[in-house]
Amino acid sequence: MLTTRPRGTNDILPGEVEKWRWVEDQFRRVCVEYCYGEVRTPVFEHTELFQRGVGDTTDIVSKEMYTFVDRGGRSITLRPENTAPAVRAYLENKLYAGPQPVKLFYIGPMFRYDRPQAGRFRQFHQVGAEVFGADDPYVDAEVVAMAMNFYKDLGLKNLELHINSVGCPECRPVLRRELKKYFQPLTGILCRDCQERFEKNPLRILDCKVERCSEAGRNAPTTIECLCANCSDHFSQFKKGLELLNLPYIVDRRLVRGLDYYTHTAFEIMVPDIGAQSSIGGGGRYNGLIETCGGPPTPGVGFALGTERIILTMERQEIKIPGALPPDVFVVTAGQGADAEAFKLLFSLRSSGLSADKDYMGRSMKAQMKYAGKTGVRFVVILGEEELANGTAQVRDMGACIQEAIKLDEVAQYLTGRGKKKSRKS
RNA sequence: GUGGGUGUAGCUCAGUCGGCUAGAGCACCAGAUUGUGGCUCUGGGGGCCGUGGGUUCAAGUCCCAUCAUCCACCCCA
Repeated sequence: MLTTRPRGTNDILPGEVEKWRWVEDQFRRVCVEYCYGEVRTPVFEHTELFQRGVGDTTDIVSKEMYTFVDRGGRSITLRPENTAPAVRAYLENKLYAGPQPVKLFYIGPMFRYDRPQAGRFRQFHQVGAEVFGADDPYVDAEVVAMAMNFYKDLGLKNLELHINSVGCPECRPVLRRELKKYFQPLTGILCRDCQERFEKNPLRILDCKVERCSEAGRNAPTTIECLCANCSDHFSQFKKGLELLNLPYIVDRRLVRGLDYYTHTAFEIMVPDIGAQSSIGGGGRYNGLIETCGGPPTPGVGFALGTERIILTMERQEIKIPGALPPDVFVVTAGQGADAEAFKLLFSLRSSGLSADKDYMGRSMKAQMKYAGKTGVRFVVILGEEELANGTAQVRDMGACIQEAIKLDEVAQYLTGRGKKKSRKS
């Protein structure tokens, strides 16, 4: 073999791809139900969009981006997420001039240069949604509800909805000050990463999984305690929205999302069945992002869900996904003389809307039958010299093991009539 | 970026203390009195034993490196 697929990428083959289509179709259906419009942005963007939008200090930008210089000398980056591109598209196409809010959804591949692991890839896929222009906490609740209903429609179980509020530019400095005050005497205990976090972003210490750090942070001031009146109000309205929709949630003060642009609401959906990468979706509010990207001050909320992790969860939870349909007809020839007629018949069956195939390997009739059996095809049409002579074909029902002679020019009609009770196999 | 596990046929794996032409099951292809699938039987194709070095009379087996892959840290979906 010349080469293999690049590390952390996957081929999605027939048999597997049906699951993907199923999941994505379900997502589209839910989005349409919620009146979101699909947007398709380029898979690559100018690097500065992510540097400024997502934030220079984040892990994604500082060490996980696929960045290259194109032939025109521009710095290009394969998108590591789709929120910043959606914002760019909103501004570039002046969607702010139309009716507000603007509700968008997207489906597609993302790229991050990470070390692959269970549920983590370098090219991975997300479905996501964004709302631009509305600050109403009920929109935060709507967005969460949309994700949760999508999961529910797929049949996922054991989901935990974690929520938090990370504050706004007004109250974040207060929290920062409080956290520094709290952790100051404890810096000796903290892990090396957290020593650094203490200086740069003490909020992230709460997120650390090293035991002595989480131990040290046990009585730390929470984001929620330091919220300004406005943020605090927004958060309780958000929770009320979830309660109105009967969505159970866990307030998780340790939930601090890694991207710089979040304000107010942050949420994450966890599932225990898929290994260490247990988050199958997350999102939040980003009221500063659109302005950062050069637009008018505009609030925004959204989420992204990982398609691979959703499918992995469905497999672990043994949720059945409709598979591919077996073909309707296979044309079998008996003897060399019938091949030309079989070829013509095949195409007339196809133009009648039947999924049909024939042998192209020059195989014996027995081998053709064997092959047809393996494909799970419902009907076999047999064409031999004898049939050619009297203008008929043998039509065999593979499930019932019965066959009868049908006039050659009536085969398509006969089969389309019988094909109606076709059912999906799962 | 860091740590650990694993690389033998298309797939799942055996292969002893280093010792003959490297095996099984499944899959694939072909046959079983010449026009009919599933079951059964018979046969066949297919292996640079991940790659490169080293030790040895001799390496799939031991050592080193490298690559890939899996899992975890980190981070996130």
